[in-house]
Amino acid sequence: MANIRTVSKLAGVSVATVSRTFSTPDSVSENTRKKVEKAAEKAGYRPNLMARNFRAKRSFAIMVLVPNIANPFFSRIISGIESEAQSRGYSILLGNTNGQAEREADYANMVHTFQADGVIQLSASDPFSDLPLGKRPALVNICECYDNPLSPQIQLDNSGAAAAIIDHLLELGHRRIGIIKGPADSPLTRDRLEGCAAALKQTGLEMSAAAIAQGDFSTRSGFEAVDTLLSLRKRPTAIFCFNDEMAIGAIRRIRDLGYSVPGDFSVAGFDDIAVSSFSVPTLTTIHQPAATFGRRAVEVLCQMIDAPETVTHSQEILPYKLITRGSTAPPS
Amino acid sequence: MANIRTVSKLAGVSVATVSRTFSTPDSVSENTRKKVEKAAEKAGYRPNLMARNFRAKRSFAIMVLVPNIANPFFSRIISGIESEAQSRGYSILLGNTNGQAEREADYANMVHTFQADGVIQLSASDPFSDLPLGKRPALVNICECYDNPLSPQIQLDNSGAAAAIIDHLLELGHRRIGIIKGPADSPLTRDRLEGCAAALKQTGLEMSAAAIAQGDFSTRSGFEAVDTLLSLRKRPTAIFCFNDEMAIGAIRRIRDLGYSVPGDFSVAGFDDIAVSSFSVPTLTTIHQPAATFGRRAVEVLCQMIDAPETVTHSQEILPYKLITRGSTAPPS
DNA sequence: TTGAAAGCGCTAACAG
DNA sequence: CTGTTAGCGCTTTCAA
Repeated sequence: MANIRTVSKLAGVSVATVSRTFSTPDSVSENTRKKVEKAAEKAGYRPNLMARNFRAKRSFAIMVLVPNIANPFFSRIISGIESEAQSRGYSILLGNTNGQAEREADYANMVHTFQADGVIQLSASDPFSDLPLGKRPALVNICECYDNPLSPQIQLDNSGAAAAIIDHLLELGHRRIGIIKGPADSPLTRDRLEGCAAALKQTGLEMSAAAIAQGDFSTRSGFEAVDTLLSLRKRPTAIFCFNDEMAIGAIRRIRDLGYSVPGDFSVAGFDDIAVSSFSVPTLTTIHQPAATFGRRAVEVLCQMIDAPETVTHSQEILPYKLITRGSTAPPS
Repeated sequence: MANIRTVSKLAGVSVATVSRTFSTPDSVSENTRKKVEKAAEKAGYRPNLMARNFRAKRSFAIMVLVPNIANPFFSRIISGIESEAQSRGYSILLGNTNGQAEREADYANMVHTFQADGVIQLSASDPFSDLPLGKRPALVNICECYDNPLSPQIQLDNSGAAAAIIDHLLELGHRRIGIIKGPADSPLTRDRLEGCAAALKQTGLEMSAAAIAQGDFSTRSGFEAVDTLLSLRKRPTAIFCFNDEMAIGAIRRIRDLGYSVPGDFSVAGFDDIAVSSFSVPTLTTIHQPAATFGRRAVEVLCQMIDAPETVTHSQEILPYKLITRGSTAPPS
């Protein structure tokens, strides 16, 4: 493989000049530059970026930790991350964690071995929680965040968004609302539940007016949770699922049981994944600015990498949008 | 940052011994090893893998080129790639190409700059087509392949799978079948069309019995293509879409027009993405072994990287499975 | 504007 | 089993 020395010999200049020709072309005379470029061309020279990065102690790679890349909401975020990173000269290392702390830690450690310059974490945990404040690598948490963060976080107003869904259902006239929530220990679940409670209270209803079933964000868990909700003596007339996939699972189950949506039960989701505007019925949901999440995460992370001192561990809140579609209607 | 020299001093041994302790622990006496490990621990030493890889001229990274990471079929494949790569000590670099040849080339070139050891390409193009046979980096094409490949390919029996769908529709009694195909220039589209033609012929029907509309694998394109098919004087009674997302778009449009699926029109898809078993109606489709695609791609690629001479540019065909669900039924 | 030379952190002969 | 040393390909002083 042609290296900088091959080129320097071919061009009759020093290796330093070859290096300059590619990194700071202006510091080289037009004449020499041409000579070097020609030689490089002839030799089929490609700079060894591993060597360059090694020397610069920078990998120009960003590690992205995602619980489940097959989740369409996450993959939209990753699209946003990828495109912003690419335009800044960073490459994306993908780490599918399946929510396992061990894999998370393994991947996050790639920062310590200089394989990545920073980490974007898509779930609510801090892989560097054991490190003292001054020694924490660049990290940004997005989407699912947690209390007392030591790194910047970018998230939705989950409480407000959940309240918006509940308000919508209340306005339609629903008074018994079922909820299929996410993992119980997640701050995201907690925030959305808070929003639900607040919205109910404002209409003079107690949270106990809501029947809550457990889900895990998988379509199947939405499917199964419906049985729990429909077996209550006071059946809900509307069901709010904490993501669209569970909503799709719920709708499937409701239909399998011989009921219709929204005729017999209204169903609302969260995220506004692509299929939600085409599903049968189309899904009332909360739109999250997925690409923006990704883009901002990269912006903030790059700032942490380039100028750590300028970064405060900020909390950013991105706006949601209530999208009302065919899956919600007044109770029959 | 602690390096190998810091540790060597702290432990009172040479740098070589420290290196050995971590790369070939057996070649070091138990005693020294303990000493070194303690020193490393104390110094907070982490081997600089950038330096190690640089020296080994290997990045232990695999570049994955994907047209659109938001496509759920692709993200399932990537899951498979990721998990196999991880277990082999490789990391995954993600390149979203949007089908643009330029981005494809940019990302693929990271092999030349030593940022990746090989490329897995999820669409039908060869980013190294301009390179002479001996100089081609490790590359594996999966899912969408092409003729006269210079690198290994792993794909489905697209022709057979398409034929299986057509057979299924014919058996149900459909005689006028509409097709929403993929991009016209894609070998994948061509292969599936061939399968359709073969299946029709076997029942004594000409391919002209099939009305073909253009799609691009997006849900919206399936939605729009329905108008083309339903405006024909001889309307099809069944529609075969070349992926599930177009099928979902098609079903949406058919219902918007006041018809039912499968009552008025049967619809079949391709891929068996997660939502297809929950959609309304559930989708008849072809199951592709997505995770296996990913796993095999990594296996073959690693073989190319480790022992290029043992690899023939093989063509592997993975098995499909016809999944009949609620979206297809006899014509009314 | 250019060249000589040191060195990033690591591994691998080679010698002992 | 352990140490010395050269060198991977590149950038960057420092001098000329």
